[in-house]
Amino acid sequence: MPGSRKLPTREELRAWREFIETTEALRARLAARLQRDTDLSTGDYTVLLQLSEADGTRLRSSELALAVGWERSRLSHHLGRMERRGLIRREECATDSRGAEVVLEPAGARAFHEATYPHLRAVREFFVDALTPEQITAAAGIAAALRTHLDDGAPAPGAHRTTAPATAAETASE
Amino acid sequence: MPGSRKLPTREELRAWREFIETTEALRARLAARLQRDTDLSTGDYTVLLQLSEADGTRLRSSELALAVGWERSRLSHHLGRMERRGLIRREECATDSRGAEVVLEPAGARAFHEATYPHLRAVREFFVDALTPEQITAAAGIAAALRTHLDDGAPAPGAHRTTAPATAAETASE
DNA sequence: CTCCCATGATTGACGTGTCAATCATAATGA
DNA sequence: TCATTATGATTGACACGTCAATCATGGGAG
Repeated sequence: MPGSRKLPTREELRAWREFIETTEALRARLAARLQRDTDLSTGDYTVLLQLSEADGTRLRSSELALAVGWERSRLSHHLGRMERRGLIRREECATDSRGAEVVLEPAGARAFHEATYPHLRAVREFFVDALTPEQITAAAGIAAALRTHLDDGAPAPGAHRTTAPATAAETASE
Repeated sequence: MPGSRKLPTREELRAWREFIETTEALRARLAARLQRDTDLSTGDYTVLLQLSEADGTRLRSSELALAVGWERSRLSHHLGRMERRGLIRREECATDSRGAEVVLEPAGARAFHEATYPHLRAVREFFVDALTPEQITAAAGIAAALRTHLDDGAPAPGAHRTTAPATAAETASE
């Protein structure tokens, strides 16, 4: 027999390329839109969202890392940039001297609130409006399947809260 | 009536988050795997794939940009890094003094051939094996729908060759 | 022929991500 | 108690991406 069948077929590969390239483009497009409308990056938005919903609009750095699913060093770098811009502030943690608490600054809260609506509109425009309801359901299923597969046998860098609720702020419900 | 219905519903938003975060994780995971196995980045791989299949294993810079769907400045930066590592070489173009031709170097060809099998195995492992055949088809359909939606009303940065054939090198056919 | 602008490509600045190393404090155990 | 290890977090180096600016050449319009 010719080469062992551990490689994708032509069709599978075509699907793969279309999928990965398109999701990449989607990500880039949404980031550009957010940048254009709000001077926040998608990373900023993610962080601010979590902080907005946290008790006292503050979180331990490690909890924040878990919530957004980032490596700690990535979060550190990002918080450094956000702190320089006055969006957040870092404080020492009372209960653990090693730890840090990330606190939402007024400027950060303001920027987040101004960004929410344009961002969600963009999500609707680029994702929701592009797909049929069935495709949206299928997309969620595909994502879940991929995630599961990634998670077992994974170095589990972000772990990630799989059961994230769609919160008030996320839906910008009136 | 309460706020105009231009925003995603809770469910749509949940699907969105799961989708975008998972595809991000998938991308990162595959990049890490390629890096681990081959000392090529996914960007390197993409460029080398196009060059490998080009006539004379060389391409005009602009054609390469079109083929991979990147902005020119991105390609310039990337080629600079690849050139430093001896994977490719840049030559002046005979027919247009402004233009540049990108030429595959032996080291680049070698690196690409060594990377092909591990990379495709990883695609199979992280994408193909994670999904049912129906899901793979659905994924392709979703990607196509998203791409179409992105393309109209787009600043069309990469344009992108939508009808890309799955070539011999891509499938690593024996 | 000469200006003007379009095109092909590069550059610099800066934000973003990853990896490995580091550092301080906490927790553990002999 | 004190050495050891684990944990929370930051840092530095470097690859990657985007944007705006730049630069040289090509190709008309007059």
